[in-house]
Order: sequence, then C-alpha cells, then structure tokens
Amino acid sequence: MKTTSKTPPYEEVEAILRDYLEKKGHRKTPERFTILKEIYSIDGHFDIEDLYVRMKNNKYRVSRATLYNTTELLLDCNLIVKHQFGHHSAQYEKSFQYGQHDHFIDIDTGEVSEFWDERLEEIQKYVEDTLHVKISHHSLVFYGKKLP
Amino acid sequence: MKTTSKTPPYEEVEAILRDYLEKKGHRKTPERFTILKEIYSIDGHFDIEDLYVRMKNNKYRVSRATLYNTTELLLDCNLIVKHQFGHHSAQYEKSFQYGQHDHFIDIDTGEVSEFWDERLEEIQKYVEDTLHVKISHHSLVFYGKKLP
DNA sequence: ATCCATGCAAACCGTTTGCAAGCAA
DNA sequence: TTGCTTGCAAACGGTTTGCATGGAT
Repeated sequence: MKTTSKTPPYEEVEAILRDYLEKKGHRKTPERFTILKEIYSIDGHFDIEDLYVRMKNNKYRVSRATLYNTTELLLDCNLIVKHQFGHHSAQYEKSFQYGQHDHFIDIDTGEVSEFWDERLEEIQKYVEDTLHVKISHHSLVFYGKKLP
Repeated sequence: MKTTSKTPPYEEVEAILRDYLEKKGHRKTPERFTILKEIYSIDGHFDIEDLYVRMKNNKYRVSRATLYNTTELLLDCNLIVKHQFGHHSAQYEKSFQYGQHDHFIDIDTGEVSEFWDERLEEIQKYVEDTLHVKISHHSLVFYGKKLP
C-alpha cells in the first residue's frame, strides 16, 4: 500500500525551477540552482541548518537568509515539501523521491517513519463536503512507541 | 458524525489534578488550581500569552514560566491537549469539552474548524499493524480555503 | 526545616528583517 | 543602469533556564 516513485534526473527539476522563476518574473540566480542541486542530493528530511552546514562543507558561500528565501520558492513550485514536527525547526524534503505519504514519530527516539493509507483521501473528501472548503494540503502525524 | 461531550463540573477536573499531583508526589500549590480553573473557563483554543493576559486582567499574579510548567502537568494528566499549528505559538484547549476531533485551517484567515471522521481510527490501526508500533496520539490538520 | 515551586529576567534558538553590496536583466 | 537578490548581523518572538525568594510538606 506504500507508494514510491523515482527521483527524476536533476535536469528535470532544474527545468521546473527555471520555468517557475520565468513565469513569476524572479531572477535565475546561480544560488537558487545550487541550493536546489544540494537539496536533491539529500535523502530524507533536512532542516535549514543541515542544509547550511552541508553547503559550507562543500565550500559554498551561502547565508541562512538565502536558504530561507529559496526554500520558500521551492515550496511554491512544489519541488520540496515542508513539515512542522513539534515546535522545533521545520523539516523539508524533496517532493519527487517518495509519493504522497504521512509520518509516524517514535516518542522515545524521534525516529520518523512513513506510511500511506488511501482512506485519508476519503476523509479529505468528507471534510471538503461537510465544511464546504477546498483542501490544498494536509499534515498527519501519529506519535507512539515501537512494540517490543 | 461530529461527536461532542459536556464539560464536567469544575470539581471533577480539580479532583483529577489533585489525584495526579498526589500520585506523582508534586505539590498542590494554589497556582496550579487557579490556572486549571482559568483554563476551564476558556472556550476554544488559547496560547500561553492569552492565558497570561487573562490572569493578569483578573488581577492574578503569575509568571509565564509557571504557565509553561503547569500546562506541562495538565498535559501529562490529560486535562488539556496541545496543538502545534505551524511554527507559531502552541495552542491548547481543555480536553473535556469536545470529543476527539481534528482540525481544518483556513489558509486565508487562519480560522480553525473541527471535524471528526471514524475512518482515521482504521488508518491508525493500519499504521500500528504495518509499522509494529503502539500509537498514543496524533495530529491531523487539513489546510485550504473556503468555497465561495 | 526542607527543598520544590514560583516570579522575574536573561538566555536561547529558529526564523525574520534591515541594509549595504552584488549582479541578473 | 535598475532594482531584485545576496550575505551579514541584528532583531524578533515563543520557549527555556538560572536564581533568589516563598511556601507546601
């Protein structure tokens, strides 16, 4: 029941960003493409600080401010997704590697697992109908412990 | 399909806190009961700052630190629940007034609506079985816009 | 009398903002 | 050349922490 999809070649996501910037009238700066490339080399979740450290280690000169700005753009063109687990730093991940999924977080270790259940779509439809709204995205997180 | 339940008399929740503090060996300070009483007079969501202002308006001398400490205790004995919507201040609500429910948040206005769909329990069971875990709580939030 | 809990203020930390310098258009 | 974007550092805001005082036990 868990869906997966492959990461497309980097050229493809780069083209998506290029078209998006074009359409919105934003500048195609080298920083934006470098950041996208770095993000697409990361498997799993990362936060801004992770990204900052990675790019510094790669001897690339970036500021956290630019990382915050650029992730905002990448969110807007759906190249990444953002998760707010608890009150800590926001977690991001590229949105092509895995299909749609939600999260389970181990209370003891903080470890994150993923799952997907189609019935959530039925719930979404129910909510849209009863509250008379159009849902654009959601966040579902289960918290608990591993069974022995 | 939406479930509701009535707020029990204040004496009942006070007894729950009293028993909890007793069992845990924590002191039964007047602050803790006053804060509980204030919280149970609030309908809907509130954050620490809301609570602080309310108590100040009622001429009660509290510190934010004590509010943070006490809400931690009230969470632990299940007299309140905590929601982390976005990266902003945590929202709390007494856990007796409404039954189990989840949230829809209007992207434009920030307005919060509630709903309940039993199929979520089936999803929870599915996740427990496939990931081999025991789930203690969850957070489900849909984001979207009102239909015209 | 103990020592946990409180009030206050400072520290903390992720995120946002202001601004001068840089560079895409 | 124009003015959006960047890097840097300071500001911001919710939460946590340190510490002296106070009060439950």
